[in-house]
Amino acid sequence: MKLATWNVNSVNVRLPQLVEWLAVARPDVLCLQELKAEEPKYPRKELEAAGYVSAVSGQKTYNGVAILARGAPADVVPGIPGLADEQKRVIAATVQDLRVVCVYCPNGQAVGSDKYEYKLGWFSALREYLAAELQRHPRLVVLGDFNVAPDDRDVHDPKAWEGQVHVSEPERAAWRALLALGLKDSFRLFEQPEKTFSWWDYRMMAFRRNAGLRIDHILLSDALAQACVASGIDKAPRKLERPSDHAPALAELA
DNA sequence: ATGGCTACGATCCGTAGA
Repeated sequence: MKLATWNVNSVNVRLPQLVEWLAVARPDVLCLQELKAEEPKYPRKELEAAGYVSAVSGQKTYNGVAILARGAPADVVPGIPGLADEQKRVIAATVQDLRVVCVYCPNGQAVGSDKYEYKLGWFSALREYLAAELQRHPRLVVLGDFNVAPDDRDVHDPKAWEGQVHVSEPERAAWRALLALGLKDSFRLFEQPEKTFSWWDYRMMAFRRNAGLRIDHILLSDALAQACVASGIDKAPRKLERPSDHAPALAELA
């Protein structure tokens, strides 16, 4: 079973690339972030023609998340229950025997900013939610754009990024608090090429210089981590004309 | 050099992303 996550930076702009990627990569589950579209403008029919049914929590201009699967996702829950948040950043659903949580974690803008404080509070609410989900669903997978590079291996230039948003110690502590629930970073279950990233700035020819961060992740509960046989980043879509600034992350379960 | 893209929704610039 192939699981994937991709921050597409506008589902409608990226739709041709998305349809093509689905045909080539053939994931069983795909989580999308930054739809930048409300439900009426979500390309549901086009994606159904490509063989995927979507559970969607859409928003105009910003945010917006979806779970795509071969059959209709069941027991769909948008948002973090109990958290009042107008930003559409989370959707959960059951696909076959998996509980799937799709997340678009806040960016945080700059350490010390209001958005940074929102990010840390949001991660705290996410941890509480996932703790409860793990109790209900031992076969849990959390996929998405976490906007945190877990350690210096995930940063092209750790010195330049030291203390900055996405790598600051409080953000990394929030990441470790998720792992402490009993979740594994699927990417780190395997030997990986050095300097593997999932996001590259549009500016400064960052992709050509491989000046990136690994901030898109797939977290597996222990039961699923034991069944994971591969994980990685697919850089191919980032090489296309007019790409998303993120590349898809993948994990395969036996 | 603190910018440099890209998308969006408002206009022909501001906000946001990371």
